[in-house]
Amino acid sequence: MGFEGADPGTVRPGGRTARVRAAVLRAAGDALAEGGFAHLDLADIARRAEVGKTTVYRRWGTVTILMADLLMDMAEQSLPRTETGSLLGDLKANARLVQRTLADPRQGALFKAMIAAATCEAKTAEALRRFYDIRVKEWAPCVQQAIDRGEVPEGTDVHEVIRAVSAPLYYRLLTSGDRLDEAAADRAAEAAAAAARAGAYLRGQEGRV
Amino acid sequence: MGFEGADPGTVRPGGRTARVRAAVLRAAGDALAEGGFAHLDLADIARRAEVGKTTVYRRWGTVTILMADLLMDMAEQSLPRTETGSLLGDLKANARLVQRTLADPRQGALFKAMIAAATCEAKTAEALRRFYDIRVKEWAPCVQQAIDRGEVPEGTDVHEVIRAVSAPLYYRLLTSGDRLDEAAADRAAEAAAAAARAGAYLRGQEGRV
DNA sequence: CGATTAACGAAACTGGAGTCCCGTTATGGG
DNA sequence: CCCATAACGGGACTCCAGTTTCGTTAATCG
Repeated sequence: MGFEGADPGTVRPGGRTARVRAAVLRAAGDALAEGGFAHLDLADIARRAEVGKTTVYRRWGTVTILMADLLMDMAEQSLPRTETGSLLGDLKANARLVQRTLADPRQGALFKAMIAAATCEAKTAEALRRFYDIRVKEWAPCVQQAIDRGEVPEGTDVHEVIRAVSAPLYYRLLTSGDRLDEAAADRAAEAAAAAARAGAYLRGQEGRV
Repeated sequence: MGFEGADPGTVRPGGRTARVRAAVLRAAGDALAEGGFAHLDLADIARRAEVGKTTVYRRWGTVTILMADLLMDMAEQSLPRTETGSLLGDLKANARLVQRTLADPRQGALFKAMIAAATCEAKTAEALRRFYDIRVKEWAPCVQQAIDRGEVPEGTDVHEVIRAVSAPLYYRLLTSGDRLDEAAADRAAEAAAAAARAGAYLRGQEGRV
């Protein structure tokens, strides 16, 4: 008697199963970028992926679970980080990378949809959190280097500085219709650098008023 | 022969029509706060509002249009702005207000849902944009006063400073599961103030690298 | 206060998203 | 290479969100 609790796709993950997963994730990305997260249904994704809709329902079940899987997949493809030797230079490189990603029609729509989906389902929210944790950890060392150089005060929360670069770009993407241009990216980097130098991201200041 | 193009609710807006609108918007807010924007259907809202579902479908038609209406309604209820005499004090007051709103279970869920809905429908996105434009314009004068006092350089984009206060709070709300506490609010205000003083929000610097 | 008709609401209807059944394909172990 | 069975896929089925129909209630105007 076999172990019936095993999820489909876990016992024979090679060959066809892997091809189906790749095709479905690809199709899901296309559909999300086009129609947004609301008018998304698994039957349509199955059609695009040229896969039986039964398969999609069996392996993923709901739109939000599929999106969590897609997010995991995206998290694995990490982009190389450049080093410029100054905090402002590094933060600008990061800001430009985020800005280019969000300004790209397909990617931008994809990220918007992901954030929307995360507001609806805990599973997806958790996947999104992990995705950004990975990205933030990748870039945090450049702030540590700035601390070592004496550019930024000791005790600065390095992760918070990286998040501060992305925050205004995402805020603009989500709450205004304005285009995300390079000026916005540079401004985000400059603001984060200036605030970090001024000691705005010091840890353990919670009690202070 | 009457004008057939008039939308329902526009010719006789008083009495029952107004009561129905209030009840439906109220119910929509409750439903959003509980279930999030994905598992939302108009039939359920009609039930909560003790109103015929036909009415809801006729007057709003889709979830996103209803949410746009709810957003308009929320935009009208504006909170009074306090003045403390210093840029940091004013920005902290603003940050605390935003933080309290987003940390509140009902309101926080509501805002998340609104942002999610705006990613799916242009109409809702436009309503959301207007909502934040109003809020930002309300608070911008405190930055202008800081410019007049010489705290912040001439030529600073006052709206951008206000947005910079909210951005990290919204970013945290949407991309991490962490609680929004007062420390986060204060840090957002301090960072925005420091960056503004350093001239990070000067207008017309687009060409600069 | 009475007539007009805007707006509401109950009930029947419809289409398609999501489920179930069962036959087919091809993976991975022996 | 072959077998057991994991995983896929077509097609029938179900169920409910959203629509249509038509009768009822009440807002506005004189």
